[in-house]
Amino acid sequence: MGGDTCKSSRKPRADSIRNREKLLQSAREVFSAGGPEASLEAVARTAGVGIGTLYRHFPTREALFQAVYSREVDEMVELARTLGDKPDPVDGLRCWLHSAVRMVATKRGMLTALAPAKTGAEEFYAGTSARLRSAVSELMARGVEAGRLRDDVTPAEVLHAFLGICYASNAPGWQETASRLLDVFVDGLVAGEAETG
Amino acid sequence: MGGDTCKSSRKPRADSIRNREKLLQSAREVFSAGGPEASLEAVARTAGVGIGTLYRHFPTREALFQAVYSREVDEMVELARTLGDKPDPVDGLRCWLHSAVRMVATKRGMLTALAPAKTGAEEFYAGTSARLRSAVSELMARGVEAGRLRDDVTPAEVLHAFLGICYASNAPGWQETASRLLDVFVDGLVAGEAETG
DNA sequence: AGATATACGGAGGGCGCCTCCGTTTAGCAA
DNA sequence: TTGCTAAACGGAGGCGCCCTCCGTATATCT
Repeated sequence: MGGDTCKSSRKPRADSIRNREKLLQSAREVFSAGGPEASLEAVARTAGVGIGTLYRHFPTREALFQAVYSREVDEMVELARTLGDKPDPVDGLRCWLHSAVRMVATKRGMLTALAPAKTGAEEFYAGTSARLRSAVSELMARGVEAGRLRDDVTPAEVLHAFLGICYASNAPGWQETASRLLDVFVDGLVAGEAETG
Repeated sequence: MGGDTCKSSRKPRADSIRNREKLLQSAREVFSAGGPEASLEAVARTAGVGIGTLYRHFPTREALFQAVYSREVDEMVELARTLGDKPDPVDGLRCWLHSAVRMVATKRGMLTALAPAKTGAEEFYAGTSARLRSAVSELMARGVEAGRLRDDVTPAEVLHAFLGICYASNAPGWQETASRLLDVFVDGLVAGEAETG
């Protein structure tokens, strides 16, 4: 995807790199504001480059999404690392989910488009999902080891529930609702262990 | 919405009714197949009417969605009624959610477009949400009365979680995952009562 | 500086959105 | 039945967006 096949006899051109960066930044803005349906020509316009340049760098709308999305995921992963220091593992998970809700809140429009993963993107999303999953995995592992969390629900599934609950609603106050529902969900993760253990 | 302001000096024209019906049916097909982005001109074409006719009956894409959606909701409500006969109330709720997952499965493309409710549609979705909510409400009420379910989570919130978990993924096998996660969620509803009660 | 690979920009063909209006037709009255 | 008229029909047309293609400009290397 990020094809840097080092057969380069030449250095990549400076303007190319610059434009790519400008496009990514504009895309982030435009998608956040206008939703995932926003005009790609608007993105190019905002970035101050021709539409052709946009398409050379990102041949499809998906490709552009992916590039932007990738950065967002990095932030979520970083967050998980930070929260790994919490003393109570269950609390750590709870906190991550709450913070993640807040993060999603600012990038709403984008995420809406991402979850119903489009054709061919599966691999990419598998990749980023893996990154997120391992982040959640760390958080959960401690809880499972401590016998505080049931062990028959995978991090992927937790992530699934998280995403779902997050973008199920646009109504004002959805964040609070989402947080509460995630708490209930985490309760389920704890209680299940108690029942089966 | 179904504006029958009976100021009719005349009977509504037969072809009008016929076309409206054809459009609804085609819309259901086309959206199911091609997703919610599908061309409205395709809908008109499929229905065998002019594009102008489509727009007269449904001035916006939203309006068309709503008309189709309304029928879907009716089916879900009906289902809740049927399941109200289950002996164990918690089981009833669980079953409804499972069945609802199956129902959603067949109309996937449509629902994807619906949850991020568009501008101005709030009232409509409030209306249909209310219908769904009262359906879930009935199912839950019995559980709460029997002391099997905690009472601090509203039917609306359960619905929220349901929708979210349902359309959080497109991957093959998502139905099974969704069902399991909903089970966990229901576990949380039960366990929470045990903990706080 | 000159050569050339590399990137740029935007014109252009196609398609879908939506409006507008001339044409057709169903319902009603004589 | 016949004629009238409101109501519905259909699609042309203007607009914006999608994406490709190719002539032009320029950064890098010799």
